[in-house]
Amino acid sequence: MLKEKASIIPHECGDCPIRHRAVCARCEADELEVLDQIKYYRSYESGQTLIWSGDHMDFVGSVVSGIATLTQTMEDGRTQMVGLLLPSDFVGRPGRNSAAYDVVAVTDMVMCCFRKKPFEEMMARTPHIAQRLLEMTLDELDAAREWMLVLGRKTAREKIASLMAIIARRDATLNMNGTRGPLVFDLPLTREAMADYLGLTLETVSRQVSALKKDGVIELEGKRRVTVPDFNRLLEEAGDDSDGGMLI
Amino acid sequence: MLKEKASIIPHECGDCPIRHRAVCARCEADELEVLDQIKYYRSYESGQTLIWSGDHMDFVGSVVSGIATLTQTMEDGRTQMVGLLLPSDFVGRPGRNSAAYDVVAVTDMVMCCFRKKPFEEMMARTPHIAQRLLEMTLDELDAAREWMLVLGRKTAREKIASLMAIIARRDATLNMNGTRGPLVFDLPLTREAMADYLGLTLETVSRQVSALKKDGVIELEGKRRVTVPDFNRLLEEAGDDSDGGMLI
DNA sequence: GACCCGCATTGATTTAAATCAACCAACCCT
DNA sequence: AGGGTTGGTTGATTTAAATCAATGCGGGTC
Repeated sequence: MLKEKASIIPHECGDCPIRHRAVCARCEADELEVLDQIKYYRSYESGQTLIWSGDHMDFVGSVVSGIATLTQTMEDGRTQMVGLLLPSDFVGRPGRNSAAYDVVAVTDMVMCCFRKKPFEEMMARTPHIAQRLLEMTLDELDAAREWMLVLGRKTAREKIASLMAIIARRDATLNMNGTRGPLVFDLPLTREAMADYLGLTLETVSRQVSALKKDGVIELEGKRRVTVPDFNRLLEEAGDDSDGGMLI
Repeated sequence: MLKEKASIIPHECGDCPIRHRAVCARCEADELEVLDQIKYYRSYESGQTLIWSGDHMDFVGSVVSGIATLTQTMEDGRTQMVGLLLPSDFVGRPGRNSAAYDVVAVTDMVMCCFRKKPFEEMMARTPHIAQRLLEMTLDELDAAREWMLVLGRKTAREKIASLMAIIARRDATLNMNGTRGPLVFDLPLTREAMADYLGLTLETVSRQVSALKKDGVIELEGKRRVTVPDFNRLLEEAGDDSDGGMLI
Protein backbone atom coordinates (compact mmCIF):
# COMPACT_ATOMS: atom_id res chain seq x y z
CA MET A 1 0.00 0.00 0.00
CA LEU A 2 2.83 2.37 0.78
CA LYS A 3 0.46 5.14 1.78
CA GLU A 4 2.28 8.10 3.13
CA LYS A 5 1.02 8.74 6.59
CA ALA A 6 -1.76 11.29 6.25
CA SER A 7 -0.36 14.52 7.53
CA ILE A 8 -2.57 15.53 10.42
CA ILE A 9 -2.11 19.21 10.80
CA PRO A 10 -3.84 20.37 13.93
CA HIS A 11 -5.05 23.69 12.68
CA GLU A 12 -5.93 26.79 14.45
CA CYS A 13 -9.61 27.20 13.59
CA GLY A 14 -8.61 30.54 12.12
CA ASP A 15 -6.84 29.01 9.15
CA CYS A 16 -9.01 25.91 8.80
CA PRO A 17 -9.82 25.16 5.15
CA ILE A 18 -13.50 24.56 5.90
CA ARG A 19 -13.82 27.47 8.28
CA HIS A 20 -16.36 29.36 6.16
CA ARG A 21 -18.61 26.45 5.19
CA ALA A 22 -18.74 24.10 8.18
CA VAL A 23 -20.98 24.10 11.21
CA CYS A 24 -18.72 26.71 12.80
CA ALA A 25 -19.05 29.11 9.85
CA ARG A 26 -21.03 31.71 11.77
CA CYS A 27 -19.01 31.63 14.96
CA GLU A 28 -17.31 34.73 16.33
CA ALA A 29 -13.70 34.73 17.47
CA ASP A 30 -14.58 34.04 21.08
CA GLU A 31 -16.84 31.17 20.16
CA LEU A 32 -14.15 29.69 17.96
CA GLU A 33 -11.79 29.75 20.88
CA VAL A 34 -14.14 27.54 22.86
CA LEU A 35 -14.46 25.13 19.94
CA ASP A 36 -10.70 25.13 19.60
CA GLN A 37 -10.52 23.83 23.16
CA ILE A 38 -12.77 20.84 22.67
CA LYS A 39 -12.01 19.84 19.08
CA TYR A 40 -9.62 17.10 18.08
CA TYR A 41 -8.59 15.64 14.74
CA ARG A 42 -8.91 12.09 13.54
CA SER A 43 -7.70 10.68 10.27
CA TYR A 44 -8.92 7.64 8.40
CA GLU A 45 -7.65 5.62 5.50
CA SER A 46 -9.45 5.05 2.26
CA GLY A 47 -11.80 2.11 2.62
CA GLN A 48 -12.07 2.35 6.37
CA THR A 49 -15.50 2.28 7.97
CA LEU A 50 -15.70 5.26 10.31
CA ILE A 51 -19.02 4.33 11.79
CA TRP A 52 -21.25 1.28 11.67
CA SER A 53 -24.99 1.70 11.59
CA GLY A 54 -26.34 1.09 15.07
CA ASP A 55 -23.03 1.93 16.74
CA HIS A 56 -22.99 4.07 19.79
CA MET A 57 -21.80 7.53 18.75
CA ASP A 58 -19.99 9.59 21.31
CA PHE A 59 -18.75 12.22 18.90
CA VAL A 60 -19.89 14.44 16.07
CA GLY A 61 -17.67 16.22 13.60
CA SER A 62 -16.93 17.86 10.29
CA VAL A 63 -15.14 16.46 7.27
CA VAL A 64 -11.97 18.52 6.87
CA SER A 65 -10.59 16.74 3.82
CA GLY A 66 -11.44 13.61 1.86
CA ILE A 67 -14.74 12.00 0.99
CA ALA A 68 -17.00 9.49 2.71
CA THR A 69 -20.25 7.79 1.87
CA LEU A 70 -23.37 7.32 3.96
CA THR A 71 -25.02 3.99 3.20
CA GLN A 72 -27.92 1.87 4.32
CA THR A 73 -27.86 -1.89 3.94
CA MET A 74 -30.67 -4.44 3.98
CA GLU A 75 -30.21 -7.85 5.58
CA ASP A 76 -29.79 -9.53 2.21
CA GLY A 77 -26.98 -7.19 1.29
CA ARG A 78 -28.71 -4.71 -1.00
CA THR A 79 -27.21 -1.34 -0.26
CA GLN A 80 -28.22 2.20 -1.02
CA MET A 81 -26.02 5.20 -0.62
CA VAL A 82 -28.02 7.99 1.02
CA GLY A 83 -25.43 10.70 1.08
CA LEU A 84 -21.96 11.75 0.08
CA LEU A 85 -19.90 13.52 2.72
CA LEU A 86 -17.58 16.18 1.39
CA PRO A 87 -15.27 18.63 3.10
CA SER A 88 -17.28 20.82 5.51
CA ASP A 89 -20.15 18.34 5.80
CA PHE A 90 -21.30 17.44 9.28
CA VAL A 91 -21.42 13.91 10.66
CA GLY A 92 -23.61 12.80 13.51
CA ARG A 93 -26.83 13.96 14.96
CA PRO A 94 -27.04 15.96 18.15
CA GLY A 95 -29.64 14.46 20.42
CA ARG A 96 -29.24 10.91 19.21
CA ASN A 97 -26.66 8.47 20.33
CA SER A 98 -26.66 5.65 17.84
CA ALA A 99 -25.68 5.95 14.21
CA ALA A 100 -28.36 5.45 11.59
CA TYR A 101 -26.03 4.70 8.68
CA ASP A 102 -22.67 3.24 7.82
CA VAL A 103 -20.07 5.90 7.12
CA VAL A 104 -17.22 4.72 4.91
CA ALA A 105 -14.17 6.65 3.75
CA VAL A 106 -13.68 6.49 -0.01
CA THR A 107 -10.46 8.45 0.15
CA ASP A 108 -8.09 9.17 2.99
CA MET A 109 -9.80 11.61 5.30
CA VAL A 110 -9.33 14.01 8.14
CA MET A 111 -12.21 14.84 10.46
CA CYS A 112 -12.54 17.57 13.04
CA CYS A 113 -14.37 15.95 15.95
CA PHE A 114 -16.12 17.02 19.12
CA ARG A 115 -17.26 14.81 21.92
CA LYS A 116 -21.00 14.84 21.72
CA LYS A 117 -21.80 16.00 25.22
CA PRO A 118 -19.69 19.15 25.20
CA PHE A 119 -20.79 19.94 21.69
CA GLU A 120 -24.45 19.70 22.63
CA GLU A 121 -23.89 21.96 25.61
CA MET A 122 -22.06 24.42 23.44
CA MET A 123 -24.87 24.29 20.90
CA ALA A 124 -27.44 25.14 23.55
CA ARG A 125 -25.39 28.19 24.50
CA THR A 126 -24.37 29.25 20.99
CA PRO A 127 -27.21 30.07 18.62
CA HIS A 128 -24.73 30.61 15.79
CA ILE A 129 -23.93 26.92 15.75
CA ALA A 130 -27.53 25.77 15.90
CA GLN A 131 -28.47 28.25 13.17
CA ARG A 132 -25.75 27.07 10.86
CA LEU A 133 -26.57 23.42 11.54
CA LEU A 134 -30.21 24.06 10.71
CA GLU A 135 -29.23 25.68 7.46
CA MET A 136 -26.93 22.80 6.54
CA THR A 137 -29.58 20.25 7.45
CA LEU A 138 -32.16 22.02 5.29
CA ASP A 139 -29.71 21.92 2.39
CA GLU A 140 -29.13 18.23 2.92
CA LEU A 141 -32.86 17.66 3.00
CA ASP A 142 -33.21 19.42 -0.33
CA ALA A 143 -30.39 17.31 -1.75
CA ALA A 144 -32.01 14.12 -0.45
CA ARG A 145 -35.30 15.09 -2.04
CA GLU A 146 -33.67 15.90 -5.33
CA TRP A 147 -32.11 12.48 -5.15
CA MET A 148 -35.52 10.89 -4.55
CA LEU A 149 -36.58 12.16 -7.96
CA VAL A 150 -33.45 10.69 -9.50
CA LEU A 151 -33.99 7.32 -7.85
CA GLY A 152 -37.72 7.12 -8.40
CA ARG A 153 -38.21 8.46 -11.88
CA LYS A 154 -35.07 8.74 -13.94
CA THR A 155 -33.72 6.23 -16.45
CA ALA A 156 -30.30 4.69 -16.03
CA ARG A 157 -28.77 7.12 -18.51
CA GLU A 158 -30.37 10.10 -16.79
CA LYS A 159 -29.16 8.83 -13.44
CA ILE A 160 -25.57 8.68 -14.62
CA ALA A 161 -25.84 12.12 -16.18
CA SER A 162 -27.36 13.47 -12.95
CA LEU A 163 -24.52 12.09 -10.90
CA MET A 164 -21.93 13.55 -13.25
CA ALA A 165 -23.69 16.90 -13.11
CA ILE A 166 -23.75 16.93 -9.32
CA ILE A 167 -20.10 16.03 -9.01
CA ALA A 168 -19.09 18.51 -11.70
CA ARG A 169 -21.03 21.31 -10.04
CA ARG A 170 -19.74 20.53 -6.61
CA ASP A 171 -16.22 20.35 -7.91
CA ALA A 172 -16.60 23.67 -9.69
CA THR A 173 -17.80 25.43 -6.52
CA LEU A 174 -15.14 23.86 -4.29
CA ASN A 175 -12.36 24.85 -6.64
CA MET A 176 -13.91 28.18 -7.52
CA ASN A 177 -13.68 27.39 -11.21
CA GLY A 178 -15.88 29.50 -13.37
CA THR A 179 -18.44 27.59 -15.35
CA ARG A 180 -17.14 28.71 -18.72
CA GLY A 181 -15.32 26.19 -20.85
CA PRO A 182 -15.11 22.44 -20.41
CA LEU A 183 -15.30 21.06 -16.88
CA VAL A 184 -12.76 18.46 -15.81
CA PHE A 185 -12.98 16.42 -12.63
CA ASP A 186 -12.17 13.07 -11.10
CA LEU A 187 -14.91 10.65 -10.14
CA PRO A 188 -14.39 9.98 -6.46
CA LEU A 189 -16.41 6.75 -6.66
CA THR A 190 -15.89 3.28 -8.07
CA ARG A 191 -18.48 1.96 -10.50
CA GLU A 192 -19.91 -0.11 -7.69
CA ALA A 193 -20.25 2.91 -5.40
CA MET A 194 -21.90 4.81 -8.23
CA ALA A 195 -24.31 1.91 -8.63
CA ASP A 196 -25.11 2.03 -4.91
CA TYR A 197 -25.77 5.74 -5.15
CA LEU A 198 -27.97 5.43 -8.21
CA GLY A 199 -29.92 2.30 -7.38
CA LEU A 200 -28.43 0.42 -10.34
CA THR A 201 -26.09 -2.51 -10.87
CA LEU A 202 -22.46 -1.83 -11.62
CA GLU A 203 -22.84 -3.39 -15.07
CA THR A 204 -25.56 -0.93 -15.97
CA VAL A 205 -23.42 1.92 -14.69
CA SER A 206 -20.55 0.79 -16.85
CA ARG A 207 -22.72 0.47 -19.93
CA GLN A 208 -24.31 3.88 -19.52
CA VAL A 209 -21.02 5.60 -18.87
CA SER A 210 -19.74 4.05 -22.09
CA ALA A 211 -22.87 5.17 -23.91
CA LEU A 212 -22.52 8.78 -22.72
CA LYS A 213 -18.91 8.69 -23.84
CA LYS A 214 -19.79 7.25 -27.24
CA ASP A 215 -22.38 10.00 -27.68
CA GLY A 216 -19.88 12.69 -26.82
CA VAL A 217 -21.64 13.90 -23.68
CA ILE A 218 -18.54 13.15 -21.64
CA GLU A 219 -14.93 12.29 -22.39
CA LEU A 220 -12.91 9.86 -20.33
CA GLU A 221 -9.23 9.76 -19.59
CA GLY A 222 -8.63 6.49 -17.83
CA LYS A 223 -11.61 5.35 -15.81
CA ARG A 224 -11.91 8.19 -13.40
CA ARG A 225 -11.04 11.50 -15.08
CA VAL A 226 -14.04 13.03 -16.78
CA THR A 227 -14.28 15.99 -19.13
CA VAL A 228 -17.63 17.61 -19.81
CA PRO A 229 -17.38 19.66 -23.00
CA ASP A 230 -20.88 21.11 -22.71
CA PHE A 231 -22.48 21.32 -19.30
CA ASN A 232 -25.92 22.22 -20.63
CA ARG A 233 -25.87 19.14 -22.82
CA LEU A 234 -25.15 17.08 -19.71
CA LEU A 235 -28.04 18.69 -17.87
CA GLU A 236 -30.35 17.89 -20.75
CA GLU A 237 -29.25 14.29 -20.61
CA ALA A 238 -29.95 14.36 -16.89
CA GLY A 239 -33.50 15.45 -17.59
CA ASP A 240 -33.03 18.75 -15.74
CA ASP A 241 -33.95 22.19 -16.99
CA SER A 242 -30.77 23.41 -18.54
CA ASP A 243 -30.84 26.58 -16.46
CA GLY A 244 -32.01 26.05 -12.90
CA GLY A 245 -28.82 24.51 -11.67
CA MET A 246 -26.19 27.22 -11.76
CA LEU A 247 -27.09 28.98 -8.52
CA ILE A 248 -24.75 29.65 -5.59
CA MET B 1 -69.35 18.52 -4.58
CA LEU B 2 -71.52 19.92 -1.82
CA LYS B 3 -68.61 20.18 0.59
CA GLU B 4 -69.62 21.63 3.88
CA LYS B 5 -67.53 24.72 4.46
CA ALA B 6 -64.50 23.58 6.46
CA SER B 7 -65.02 24.87 9.96
CA ILE B 8 -62.10 27.17 10.65
CA ILE B 9 -61.76 27.32 14.36
CA PRO B 10 -59.25 29.97 15.31
CA HIS B 11 -57.71 28.30 18.32
CA GLU B 12 -55.94 29.63 21.26
CA CYS B 13 -52.49 28.06 20.92
CA GLY B 14 -53.11 26.58 24.34
CA ASP B 15 -55.68 24.12 23.07
CA CYS B 16 -54.24 23.57 19.61
CA PRO B 17 -54.31 19.91 18.58
CA ILE B 18 -50.73 20.01 17.31
CA ARG B 19 -49.39 22.06 20.18
CA HIS B 20 -47.04 19.36 21.45
CA ARG B 21 -45.60 18.21 18.13
CA ALA B 22 -45.31 21.27 15.91
CA VAL B 23 -42.57 23.82 15.57
CA CYS B 24 -43.95 25.61 18.62
CA ALA B 25 -43.75 22.51 20.80
CA ARG B 26 -40.98 23.83 23.03
CA CYS B 27 -42.33 27.34 23.48
CA GLU B 28 -43.10 28.78 26.88
CA ALA B 29 -46.36 30.56 27.64
CA ASP B 30 -44.92 34.00 26.89
CA GLU B 31 -43.46 32.86 23.61
CA LEU B 32 -46.78 31.32 22.64
CA GLU B 33 -48.45 34.60 23.25
CA VAL B 34 -46.23 36.27 20.69
CA LEU B 35 -46.93 33.53 18.17
CA ASP B 36 -50.62 33.89 18.91
CA GLN B 37 -50.34 37.50 17.78
CA ILE B 38 -48.83 36.80 14.40
CA LYS B 39 -50.44 33.53 13.44
CA TYR B 40 -53.44 33.19 11.17
CA TYR B 41 -55.36 30.23 9.82
CA ARG B 42 -55.95 29.25 6.25
CA SER B 43 -58.01 26.37 4.98
CA TYR B 44 -57.77 24.52 1.71
CA GLU B 45 -59.94 22.06 -0.13
CA SER B 46 -58.97 18.59 -1.15
CA GLY B 47 -57.16 18.72 -4.49
CA GLN B 48 -56.13 22.32 -4.17
CA THR B 49 -52.52 23.26 -4.86
CA LEU B 50 -51.33 25.30 -1.88
CA ILE B 51 -48.00 26.20 -3.40
CA TRP B 52 -46.43 25.88 -6.84
CA SER B 53 -42.78 25.05 -7.15
CA GLY B 54 -40.91 28.26 -7.91
CA ASP B 55 -43.61 30.46 -6.37
CA HIS B 56 -42.63 33.30 -4.16
CA MET B 57 -43.34 32.25 -0.57
CA ASP B 58 -44.23 34.93 1.91
CA PHE B 59 -45.38 32.64 4.65
CA VAL B 60 -44.46 29.49 6.48
CA GLY B 61 -46.74 27.36 8.58
CA SER B 62 -47.80 24.14 10.21
CA VAL B 63 -50.37 21.62 9.10
CA VAL B 64 -53.12 21.67 11.72
CA SER B 65 -55.39 19.08 10.13
CA GLY B 66 -55.53 17.21 6.85
CA ILE B 67 -52.82 15.86 4.58
CA ALA B 68 -50.79 17.30 1.74
CA THR B 69 -48.13 16.00 -0.60
CA LEU B 70 -44.80 17.49 -1.59
CA THR B 71 -43.99 16.68 -5.20
CA GLN B 72 -41.37 17.38 -7.83
CA THR B 73 -42.21 17.28 -11.51
CA MET B 74 -39.97 16.96 -14.56
CA GLU B 75 -40.72 18.87 -17.78
CA ASP B 76 -42.10 15.76 -19.43
CA GLY B 77 -44.55 15.23 -16.61
CA ARG B 78 -42.88 12.49 -14.62
CA THR B 79 -43.56 13.25 -10.98
CA GLN B 80 -42.08 12.07 -7.74
CA MET B 81 -43.54 12.67 -4.35
CA VAL B 82 -40.78 13.69 -1.97
CA GLY B 83 -42.75 14.04 1.21
CA LEU B 84 -46.08 13.63 2.89
CA LEU B 85 -47.24 16.48 5.12
CA LEU B 86 -49.23 15.41 8.15
CA PRO B 87 -50.66 17.36 11.05
CA SER B 88 -47.86 19.18 12.90
CA ASP B 89 -45.50 19.10 9.90
CA PHE B 90 -43.88 22.36 8.92
CA VAL B 91 -44.14 23.94 5.48
CA GLY B 92 -41.67 26.39 4.05
CA ARG B 93 -38.06 27.14 4.60
CA PRO B 94 -36.87 30.09 6.63
CA GLY B 95 -34.18 31.95 4.74
CA ARG B 96 -35.46 31.08 1.31
CA ASN B 97 -38.20 32.83 -0.54
CA SER B 98 -39.20 30.60 -3.39
CA ALA B 99 -40.81 27.21 -3.03
CA ALA B 100 -38.83 24.17 -4.14
CA TYR B 101 -41.79 21.81 -4.51
CA ASP B 102 -45.46 21.69 -5.32
CA VAL B 103 -47.62 21.31 -2.24
CA VAL B 104 -51.01 19.76 -2.91
CA ALA B 105 -53.81 19.06 -0.45
CA VAL B 106 -55.06 15.48 -0.65
CA THR B 107 -57.77 16.09 1.92
CA ASP B 108 -59.36 19.27 3.19
CA MET B 109 -56.80 21.03 5.33
CA VAL B 110 -56.25 23.73 7.87
CA MET B 111 -52.89 25.40 8.20
CA CYS B 112 -51.54 27.67 10.90
CA CYS B 113 -49.51 30.29 9.06
CA PHE B 114 -47.00 32.99 9.87
CA ARG B 115 -45.75 35.68 7.58
CA LYS B 116 -42.18 34.78 6.86
CA LYS B 117 -40.52 38.00 7.96
CA PRO B 118 -41.99 38.14 11.48
CA PHE B 119 -41.47 34.43 11.90
CA GLU B 120 -37.80 34.68 10.99
CA GLU B 121 -37.35 37.55 13.41
CA MET B 122 -39.08 35.58 16.10
CA MET B 123 -36.89 32.58 15.33
CA ALA B 124 -33.75 34.63 15.75
CA ARG B 125 -34.95 35.72 19.19
CA THR B 126 -36.44 32.41 20.29
CA PRO B 127 -33.99 29.50 20.44
CA HIS B 128 -36.83 27.16 21.37
CA ILE B 129 -38.28 27.52 17.90
CA ALA B 130 -35.01 27.07 16.07
CA GLN B 131 -34.18 24.06 18.22
CA ARG B 132 -37.47 22.39 17.52
CA LEU B 133 -37.22 23.16 13.81
CA LEU B 134 -33.76 21.61 13.69
CA GLU B 135 -35.05 18.49 15.36
CA MET B 136 -37.98 18.25 12.96
CA THR B 137 -35.72 18.81 9.96
CA LEU B 138 -33.34 16.09 11.11
CA ASP B 139 -36.29 13.72 11.41
CA GLU B 140 -37.41 14.61 7.92
CA LEU B 141 -33.92 14.03 6.62
CA ASP B 142 -33.91 10.58 8.17
CA ALA B 143 -37.29 9.87 6.62
CA ALA B 144 -36.08 11.06 3.21
CA ARG B 145 -33.04 8.82 3.46
CA GLU B 146 -35.10 5.85 4.47
CA TRP B 147 -37.20 6.56 1.43
CA MET B 148 -34.12 6.64 -0.77
CA LEU B 149 -33.52 3.01 0.14
CA VAL B 150 -37.12 2.19 -0.72
CA LEU B 151 -36.89 3.94 -4.08
CA GLY B 152 -33.45 2.71 -5.03
CA ARG B 153 -33.41 -0.88 -3.94
CA LYS B 154 -36.80 -2.31 -3.12
CA THR B 155 -39.06 -4.35 -5.38
CA ALA B 156 -42.56 -3.19 -6.21
CA ARG B 157 -44.07 -5.50 -3.61
CA GLU B 158 -41.63 -4.34 -0.95
CA LYS B 159 -42.38 -0.73 -1.84
CA ILE B 160 -46.10 -1.21 -1.32
CA ALA B 161 -45.50 -3.03 1.95
CA SER B 162 -43.15 -0.26 3.07
CA LEU B 163 -45.76 2.39 2.36
CA MET B 164 -48.44 0.47 4.23
CA ALA B 165 -46.09 0.04 7.16
CA ILE B 166 -45.27 3.73 7.30
CA ILE B 167 -48.90 4.77 7.15
CA ALA B 168 -49.92 2.15 9.68
CA ARG B 169 -47.23 3.21 12.11
CA ARG B 170 -47.92 6.88 11.73
CA ASP B 171 -51.61 6.27 12.20
CA ALA B 172 -50.97 4.22 15.32
CA THR B 173 -48.87 6.96 16.90
CA LEU B 174 -51.27 9.76 15.95
CA ASN B 175 -54.24 7.93 17.38
CA MET B 176 -52.33 6.52 20.33
CA ASN B 177 -53.42 3.02 19.43
CA GLY B 178 -51.38 0.32 21.02
CA THR B 179 -49.64 -1.95 18.56
CA ARG B 180 -51.33 -5.10 19.81
CA GLY B 181 -53.95 -6.67 17.62
CA PRO B 182 -54.74 -5.91 14.01
CA LEU B 183 -54.14 -2.39 12.75
CA VAL B 184 -56.85 -0.68 10.74
CA PHE B 185 -56.37 2.53 8.81
CA ASP B 186 -57.48 4.43 5.74
CA LEU B 187 -55.12 5.04 2.86
CA PRO B 188 -55.00 8.79 2.41
CA LEU B 189 -53.72 8.43 -1.15
CA THR B 190 -55.14 7.39 -4.49
CA ARG B 191 -53.37 4.63 -6.39
CA GLU B 192 -51.82 7.27 -8.59
CA ALA B 193 -50.48 9.24 -5.63
CA MET B 194 -49.10 6.01 -4.17
CA ALA B 195 -47.38 5.37 -7.51
CA ASP B 196 -45.87 8.86 -7.40
CA TYR B 197 -44.59 8.24 -3.92
CA LEU B 198 -43.13 4.85 -4.76
CA GLY B 199 -41.67 5.52 -8.18
CA LEU B 200 -44.04 3.04 -9.83
CA THR B 201 -46.95 3.16 -12.25
CA LEU B 202 -50.45 3.07 -10.90
CA GLU B 203 -51.06 -0.28 -12.61
CA THR B 204 -48.16 -1.85 -10.77
CA VAL B 205 -49.43 -0.41 -7.50
CA SER B 206 -52.83 -1.89 -8.13
CA ARG B 207 -51.40 -5.30 -8.96
CA GLN B 208 -49.15 -5.44 -5.93
CA VAL B 209 -51.89 -4.30 -3.58
CA SER B 210 -54.05 -7.09 -4.97
CA ALA B 211 -51.20 -9.56 -4.54
CA LEU B 212 -50.62 -8.59 -0.89
CA LYS B 213 -54.34 -8.99 -0.30
CA LYS B 214 -54.43 -12.39 -2.00
CA ASP B 215 -51.50 -13.50 0.16
CA GLY B 216 -53.25 -12.39 3.33
CA VAL B 217 -50.70 -9.72 4.26
CA ILE B 218 -53.42 -7.09 4.21
CA GLU B 219 -57.20 -7.07 4.06
CA LEU B 220 -59.20 -4.51 2.13
CA GLU B 221 -62.61 -3.07 2.79
CA GLY B 222 -63.45 -1.00 -0.23
CA LYS B 223 -60.39 0.47 -1.90
CA ARG B 224 -59.11 2.59 0.92
CA ARG B 225 -59.66 0.88 4.27
CA VAL B 226 -56.82 -1.48 5.13
CA THR B 227 -56.49 -4.03 7.91
CA VAL B 228 -53.10 -5.45 8.82
CA PRO B 229 -53.60 -8.66 10.76
CA ASP B 230 -49.90 -9.14 11.52
CA PHE B 231 -47.65 -6.11 11.51
CA ASN B 232 -44.44 -8.13 11.66
CA ARG B 233 -45.48 -10.04 8.58
CA LEU B 234 -45.96 -6.71 6.82
CA LEU B 235 -42.50 -5.57 7.90
CA GLU B 236 -40.99 -8.77 6.54
CA GLU B 237 -42.70 -8.16 3.23
CA ALA B 238 -41.27 -4.65 3.29
CA GLY B 239 -37.79 -6.10 3.64
CA ASP B 240 -37.27 -4.43 7.04
CA ASP B 241 -36.01 -6.08 10.18
CA SER B 242 -39.16 -7.11 11.97
CA ASP B 243 -38.08 -5.32 15.12
CA GLY B 244 -36.33 -2.00 14.51
CA GLY B 245 -39.44 -0.08 13.67
CA MET B 246 -41.50 0.16 16.82
CA LEU B 247 -39.63 2.99 18.50
CA ILE B 248 -41.11 6.24 19.78
C1' DG C 1 -83.13 4.16 -14.63
C1' DA C 2 -79.46 5.54 -17.90
C1' DC C 3 -75.31 8.01 -18.39
C1' DC C 4 -71.06 9.81 -16.84
C1' DC C 5 -66.93 10.39 -14.32
C1' DG C 6 -63.05 9.48 -11.66
C1' DC C 7 -60.76 5.80 -9.73
C1' DA C 8 -59.32 1.08 -9.87
C1' DT C 9 -58.49 -3.55 -11.67
C1' DT C 10 -56.92 -6.97 -14.89
C1' DG C 11 -54.86 -8.77 -19.13
C1' DA C 12 -51.43 -8.86 -23.14
C1' DT C 13 -47.19 -7.26 -24.75
C1' DT C 14 -42.90 -4.70 -24.71
C1' DT C 15 -38.78 -3.02 -22.74
C1' DA C 16 -35.16 -1.35 -19.62
C1' DA C 17 -32.36 -3.04 -16.45
C1' DA C 18 -30.88 -7.16 -13.79
C1' DT C 19 -28.56 -11.27 -13.92
C1' DC C 20 -25.28 -14.60 -15.43
C1' DA C 21 -20.90 -15.04 -17.54
C1' DA C 22 -16.58 -14.09 -19.89
C1' DC C 23 -12.92 -11.35 -20.37
C1' DC C 24 -9.65 -7.18 -19.87
C1' DA C 25 -6.09 -4.15 -17.99
C1' DA C 26 -3.68 -2.05 -14.27
C1' DC C 27 -1.27 -2.66 -10.51
C1' DC C 28 1.08 -5.02 -6.91
C1' DC C 29 3.89 -8.52 -5.01
C1' DT C 30 7.02 -11.69 -4.76
C1' DA D 1 8.48 -12.61 -15.82
C1' DG D 2 4.44 -14.83 -13.62
C1' DG D 3 0.27 -14.99 -10.82
C1' DG D 4 -3.04 -12.78 -8.10
C1' DT D 5 -6.21 -9.14 -7.07
C1' DT D 6 -9.15 -5.30 -7.84
C1' DG D 7 -11.98 -2.66 -10.66
C1' DG D 8 -13.98 -2.33 -15.14
C1' DT D 9 -16.06 -3.69 -19.68
C1' DT D 10 -18.94 -6.26 -22.82
C1' DG D 11 -22.14 -9.88 -24.35
C1' DA D 12 -26.27 -13.16 -23.93
C1' DT D 13 -30.35 -14.05 -21.54
C1' DT D 14 -33.95 -13.38 -18.19
C1' DT D 15 -37.20 -10.79 -15.65
C1' DA D 16 -39.73 -7.21 -13.21
C1' DA D 17 -42.11 -3.46 -14.22
C1' DA D 18 -43.76 -0.28 -17.87
C1' DT D 19 -46.82 0.34 -21.43
C1' DC D 20 -50.88 -0.32 -24.11
C1' DA D 21 -55.60 -1.56 -23.79
C1' DA D 22 -60.03 -3.09 -22.02
C1' DT D 23 -63.14 -3.48 -18.47
C1' DG D 24 -65.31 -2.75 -13.69
C1' DC D 25 -67.49 -0.20 -10.24
C1' DG D 26 -69.48 3.16 -7.00
C1' DG D 27 -71.41 7.71 -6.62
C1' DG D 28 -73.32 11.68 -8.40
C1' DT D 29 -76.45 14.01 -11.90
C1' DC D 30 -79.77 14.74 -15.38
